[in-house]
Amino acid sequence: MGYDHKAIEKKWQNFWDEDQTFVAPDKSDKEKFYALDMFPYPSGQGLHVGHPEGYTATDIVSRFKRARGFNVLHPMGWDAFGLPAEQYALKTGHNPATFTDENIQTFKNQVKSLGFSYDWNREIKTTDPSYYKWTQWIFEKLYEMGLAYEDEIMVNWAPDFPGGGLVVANEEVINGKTERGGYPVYRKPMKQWVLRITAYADRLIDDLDDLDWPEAIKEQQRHWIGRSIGASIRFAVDGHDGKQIEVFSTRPDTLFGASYLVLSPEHDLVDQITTADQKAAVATYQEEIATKSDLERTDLNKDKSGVFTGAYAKNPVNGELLPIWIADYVLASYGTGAVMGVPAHDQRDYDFAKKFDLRITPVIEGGDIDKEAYSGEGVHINSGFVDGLGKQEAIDKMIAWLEENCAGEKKVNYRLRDWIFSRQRYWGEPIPVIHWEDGTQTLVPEDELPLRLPEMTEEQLKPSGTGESPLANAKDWLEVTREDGMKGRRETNTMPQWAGSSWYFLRYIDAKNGEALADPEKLAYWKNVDLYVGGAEHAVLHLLYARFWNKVLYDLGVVKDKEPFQKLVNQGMILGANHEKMSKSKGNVVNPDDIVNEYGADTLRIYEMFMGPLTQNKPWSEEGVTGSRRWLDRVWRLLINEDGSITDKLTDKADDTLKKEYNLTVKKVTEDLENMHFNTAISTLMVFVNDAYKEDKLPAAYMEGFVQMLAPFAPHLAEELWQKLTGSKESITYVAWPTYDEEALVDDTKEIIFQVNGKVRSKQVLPADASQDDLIAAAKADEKVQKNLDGLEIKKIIAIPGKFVNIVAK
RNA sequence: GCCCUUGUGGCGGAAUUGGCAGACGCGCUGGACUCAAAAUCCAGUGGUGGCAACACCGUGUGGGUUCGACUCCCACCGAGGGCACCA
Repeated sequence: MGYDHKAIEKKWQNFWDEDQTFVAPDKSDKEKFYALDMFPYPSGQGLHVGHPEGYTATDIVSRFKRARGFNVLHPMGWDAFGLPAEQYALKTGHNPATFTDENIQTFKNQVKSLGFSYDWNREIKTTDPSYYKWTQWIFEKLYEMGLAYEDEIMVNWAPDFPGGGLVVANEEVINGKTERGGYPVYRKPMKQWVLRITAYADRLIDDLDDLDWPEAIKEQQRHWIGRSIGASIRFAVDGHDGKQIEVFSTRPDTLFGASYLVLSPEHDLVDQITTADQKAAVATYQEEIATKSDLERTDLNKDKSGVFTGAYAKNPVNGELLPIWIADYVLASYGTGAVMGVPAHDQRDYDFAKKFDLRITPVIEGGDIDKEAYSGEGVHINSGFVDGLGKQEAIDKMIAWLEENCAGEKKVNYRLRDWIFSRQRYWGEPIPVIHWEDGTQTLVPEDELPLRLPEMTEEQLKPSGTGESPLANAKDWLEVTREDGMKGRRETNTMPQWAGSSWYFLRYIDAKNGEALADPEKLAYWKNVDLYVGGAEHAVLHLLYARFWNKVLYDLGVVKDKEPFQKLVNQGMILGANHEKMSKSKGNVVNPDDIVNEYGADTLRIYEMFMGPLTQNKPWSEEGVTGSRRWLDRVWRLLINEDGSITDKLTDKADDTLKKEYNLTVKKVTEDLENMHFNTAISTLMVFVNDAYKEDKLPAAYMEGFVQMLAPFAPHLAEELWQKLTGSKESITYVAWPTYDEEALVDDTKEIIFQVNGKVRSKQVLPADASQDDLIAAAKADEKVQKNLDGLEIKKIIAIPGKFVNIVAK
């Protein structure tokens, strides 16, 4: 009877369910550990081999931590709102809720078949009204704090998006197209709900420093927030009393070198200041720009363009009149939508000035302005009171001057925009706001939450045609009347998918609480997430939004940690056997169900962890899978006879058999687990099994320790072997992790390497405590070393006890 | 263009602080078992030359530091990801 993965995996999955092995108590003297996976969107396609990679990693860590005496919170749930369900519903006439729940069931069965140690009592789904009640509650808090507001703003409008168009956030626009579906995006003013994430910009940047996250992700977030420090400078418009143009500049010290101003074509002042004879040219240019997509304005447009408005502004520092231009290289959405042109020291300004023959005055020494702009360091010239100063001194002095003369001040500017929070969709959390006929608006009272989505017929789900969400079709739900007879209309926009995923990690802490988002005592015990594993594709969107909401909840006193995820690890992608991203069209997709069926969950887990470092992309290999299975078979046969009995090689006698090998294995596997180096941990276990195969007798204690170390990786097999080996009726889960004896690792002798001129020429086994002189003497006496030294004169000898001797000779 | 990551046998990958490059697995080769095959067990396996001892070459390329470099420094090339007229 060989290793029967089907019987064993079923047996232990049932055992864990009935035994409630992985239920995490909310009160415990043990130290807590919170290991979290990014919860999946339960798509109709089911699980992909990429999913179990991260899940296996957190599962291994969770099981390891349990054995090390931690109380481990390891939950799973479903990010279940989202467009595919709504689109599917539209196509088939099915209710998105029913369809979503079916998908969740499929996902759950698949996830369970892999033997992950989740505490299923804490399962959540974002589409559950008892969950989104609290998503709506957080929105109401944001509203009360002035962090949620409605604004007529330039939005990214994707009119071709299936279902009648969609507004998307800046973060969801990639190269002028929607992140999902790739529909073209146009700038259009529309009324939208917006969250004031920019109010948290500084904290979102500064608090990154203390997080144990991959540097690349931190960099991406810093760059996304894009903090730059400079000054606001105000230029009076000549001949227009009181009208000012405000520009932002990181180099206010170059103000003496300004030779023109540029407004973005969409800037409010353009129409007011343009002179009569320039009106036509300006209007033509504006029209031209308005029809251009972002893509055309950036990627495709390498040539500077612009039009003079006919107006002039006064340079506050020297009274010079500077022509005011408009140009598309100045973006309305960044800074104040206006810049001062300092062509001598900014390449973009330089290109513009060259093209339109504008003055180029150097104000910093260095470079050659006949060729290009000079942005290097240098002493200021032609700059009045900052002449002779270096960069920082000049900046400080200029800002002081601007502040004294009311012409500007120090300013911090961000690339980050506020978060557009409304979606013209049915399948999302309703925004709990009522618009009354007198023009006022109120929140849905807290005790009436959750504001549930109405049941919709197939007909109602179709686009409203107005760009509004299909909820506008649900008349009964839409229209409300107050006690005083005032009529109102509910907000028809819903929240984006990011809403539910911005706080789900907190709900796991107290998943069924009807009175609060989570119980304060439980929040205080579990605190933030110790380990968060997921794909790098969430580097800015999800991780930035979740950090923002966590900080808001921190300010409200709900959570005690200012950051939600202490350690973040991005798993790499699992590529197809051809080293390309798995996709249906390439025909290289592997379904985890097939692997579990044929080889077992333990094999899949071992293989995915053995493929290479967790964080790197790795190609799938069918041969690799069979290799992993073969190894598990080999482990089984080491301990179990053909008839299912335990091998009689086992012995309780304590001699030195495998002593050193075992202790080394415990040390290395333990260290590797702490560092999440799963591939090398498995190879260490393989080496131990290879060593064990060479022995006639197997010390029982070592074999038990080995099975314990195998348990996080291949839990079903390990449980079965543990039961056979020890007769225990308990799960191996909470058996204390094996320890090693440092003394067993100490050798009496060491193999010493002898080098001549850095090349290994010989080796000798010497006493471990041999001194430097002993080593040198042994090296000099070595036959091969002597041969290689023949005819040479020894110049220098480097010897490190316990390691090597290098003789340098000429 | 800028930022981040990365480059090691036929393949996936290992190598603690600068100290034996290639652990472990796959594949391949040979042996044992078998009537035979599969499975399993054992052994070998970076390249070139040599019967061999051994020698030389070898971690993307070129240089540098060092007794010694996959590891540190400089320049370049390739791959992956992110951002892109950000004032």
